[in-house]
Amino acid sequence: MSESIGFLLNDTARLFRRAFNARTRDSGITALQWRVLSYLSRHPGIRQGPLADIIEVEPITLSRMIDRLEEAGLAERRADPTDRRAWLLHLTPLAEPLLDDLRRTGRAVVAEATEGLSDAERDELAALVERVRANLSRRECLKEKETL
Amino acid sequence: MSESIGFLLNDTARLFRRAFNARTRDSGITALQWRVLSYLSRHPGIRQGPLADIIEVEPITLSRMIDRLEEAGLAERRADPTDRRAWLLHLTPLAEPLLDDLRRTGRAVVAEATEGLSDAERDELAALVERVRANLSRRECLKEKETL
DNA sequence: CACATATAATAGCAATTGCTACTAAACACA
DNA sequence: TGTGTTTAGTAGCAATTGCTATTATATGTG
Repeated sequence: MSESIGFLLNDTARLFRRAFNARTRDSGITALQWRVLSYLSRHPGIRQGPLADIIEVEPITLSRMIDRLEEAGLAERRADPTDRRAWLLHLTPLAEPLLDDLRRTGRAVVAEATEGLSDAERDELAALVERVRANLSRRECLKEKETL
Repeated sequence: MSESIGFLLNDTARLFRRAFNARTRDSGITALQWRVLSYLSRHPGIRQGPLADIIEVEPITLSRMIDRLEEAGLAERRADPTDRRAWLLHLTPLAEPLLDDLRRTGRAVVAEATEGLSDAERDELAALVERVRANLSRRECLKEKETL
């Protein structure tokens, strides 16, 4: 009579976001915004569409997240010289010190969350969740093809 | 250079919700609403506050979810004879056939998500995520006490 | 009893998200 | 070149969420 793994994952993810947001309320950065900043710091110059795919939100949702990050002076859109419809996303220098803080916070939350798990168990957890994510991600793609 | 378990859990949970919502778009029931219905079917008569705690949302959020379920004729508030501030939550008979459908959908989504995992791996996954959830949940409680 | 404090639920507001429809630009191909 | 299709991104709208403040009721204490 245990709960479904779907409920369990959703609850846990919500608690993760809540723990993170509670620690970063001052900076006004949410868990999802941080995700974008973190990705951009490692892969500058990506377009909006592919980044929306990567973080698994709708393109319009990412578009408005970038609006807010631009307003906050943390990110910027640069024209793509090869395609006038597209924007290339970059961080501003202002984002770097903030990212350092956020990384520390992220590590702290993960440390809390995985307290009592051995290194092997953490690896096992990540591997299993990744397989579930891949299953659901693949399904999504198949569904899109079906509708063609 | 792997991604944090926090990001991974959030992505996977979002994909779960998306897969579920895509299959139930006709019925207009979301993954979180289903969660409420499912809990009420097994534990009728709970108050709003405790149920909000259980599904880990704010009380006001649950209150408005119940508003919608009442409008849809699926749930109802009954006065608590021992406390005139409180409501006791119940499902209506209308909810039962819907719940059967939703359970089938839920099982199908979980089957997709855990495709390729052995029974032992599914148990292991659930056990590990549950430990993470418990860590974060416990922390939440501690934090509330700190603020007193 | 009087009065302070705590609790259950809700209203107002602002922020975020996604669905749908749309614009502009690129591409395909006769 | 012309024309139809696809792609990148965005605006409008409705729905949902959480923070803060508020109402009504319950409980504790002198």
